[in-house]
Amino acid sequence: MKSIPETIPDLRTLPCLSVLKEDELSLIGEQAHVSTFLKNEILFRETDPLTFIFIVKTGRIKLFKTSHEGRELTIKLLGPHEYFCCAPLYLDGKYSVSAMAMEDSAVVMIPSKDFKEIISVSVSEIGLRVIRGLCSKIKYLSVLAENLSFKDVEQRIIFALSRLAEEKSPDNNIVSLAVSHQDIASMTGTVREVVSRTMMKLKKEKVIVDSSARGFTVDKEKLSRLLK
Amino acid sequence: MKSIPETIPDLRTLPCLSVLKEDELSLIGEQAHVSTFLKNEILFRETDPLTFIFIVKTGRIKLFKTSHEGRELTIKLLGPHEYFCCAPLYLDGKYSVSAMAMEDSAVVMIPSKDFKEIISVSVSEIGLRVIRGLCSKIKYLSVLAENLSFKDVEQRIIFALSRLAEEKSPDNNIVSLAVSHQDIASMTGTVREVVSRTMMKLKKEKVIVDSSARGFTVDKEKLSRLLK
DNA sequence: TCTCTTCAGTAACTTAAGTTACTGAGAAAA
DNA sequence: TTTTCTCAGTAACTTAAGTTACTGAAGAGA
Repeated sequence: MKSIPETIPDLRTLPCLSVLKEDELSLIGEQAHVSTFLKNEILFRETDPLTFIFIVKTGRIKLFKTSHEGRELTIKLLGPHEYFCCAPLYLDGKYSVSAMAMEDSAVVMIPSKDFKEIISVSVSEIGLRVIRGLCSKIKYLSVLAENLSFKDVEQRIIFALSRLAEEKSPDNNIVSLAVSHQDIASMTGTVREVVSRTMMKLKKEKVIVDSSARGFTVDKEKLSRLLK
Repeated sequence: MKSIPETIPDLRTLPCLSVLKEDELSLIGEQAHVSTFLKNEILFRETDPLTFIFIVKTGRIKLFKTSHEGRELTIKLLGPHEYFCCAPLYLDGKYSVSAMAMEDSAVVMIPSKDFKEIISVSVSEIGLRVIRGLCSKIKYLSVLAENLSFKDVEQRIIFALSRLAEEKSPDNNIVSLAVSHQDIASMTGTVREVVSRTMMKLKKEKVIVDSSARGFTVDKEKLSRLLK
């Protein structure tokens, strides 16, 4: 993992940076550096704090999530001139995916604060707000994909109920929801009958306190205890 | 479905529009109108051409995708002051999700070309490029989620192989890929053994022309014929 | 050349979850 | 009030796909 200077031509390959003027570009160029990673080397883990934006120069990088049981879901493969970690920049400051070199690769690394700085000064407030909105949508969708691939139906239902209850009433523990089994099935990617089966189980465990025709009542705390 | 004027206070509730000056805002305000939808009424279908950006005023709107077999995956529920269809604006011009009112709802509808116009003039070229990049990521992730929920492993593998082959070599029909079964498993959210099973089947059907230790060769055209 | 490691192939088995096919309850409509 | 919907509950069954547990082949490294 050695460093070389002269990163400006690589920065130019990014659509969003290509429109910068020469002097603006060299401002980030000075902070950026190229690192090389061997096949199977990890660039970062999903829980690491975000410190760099990456541009693939040569090679291929795999972005993936890891389940509790060690299973893996590849989110995207990146080839030359693709970049990543722009989205977490406007979220919680964690990478939120892991990255591994699929072959020996060279990568331009831009300190995330310099990248963010350039975006901040070049983009108006309204643009930044649109960007933030899109980033949280990206986060939302990658959690959805992760859940669909790693969790079983019961866990997905528990997750969906937790979120619904939290959205409806952040301050109360006992929350009534007016949602049909069919709706929950659609949110969790399953069918009505399986939801019915699972809800019965949760009712026996007193996680669902009460249920009638057009809704039911959950205990948020008990729900979150069941969340793996 | 009746119309009322005076939409400016509703537009203000959107973070990205709230920073606009009074006169800029009234420019879109004049074009926007409020429509009401009854419970279960469809606002639009995923294949419809994008014509409006929506802001929920009251009620709840469900965004969802529909599978070939008629199953449904809810992508997101939207409550008051949430908006949607910003992402397709910078993509293929289709809604890409369907929307249904979950209860009687009032919705502010902004003609998409007016919304896009405002964004275009208020956001610099660099901002727009970042936005376009994020939008295609959103598209990518929603296809991933859709595949995970609707398609069986065989279809997901066929899809992944098609995409890999297309990325590697858009112009040739017969393409060699240097990807392990484990990698494919990770891309499709399954395990190695199941990939092996499926690849054997595809080999018998002459869709996979050749395979050796570190890769295999696919027939793109035959692959896409199998894609449902 | 000879391990050692990694990846593919396969079979037998288990199980989660989808399917089919009902019944019944409660709300809304007539 | 009666009928008609819509939604929930349930049981029996089927099946796709995950698990376990091997064997063998091909490269990589010593």
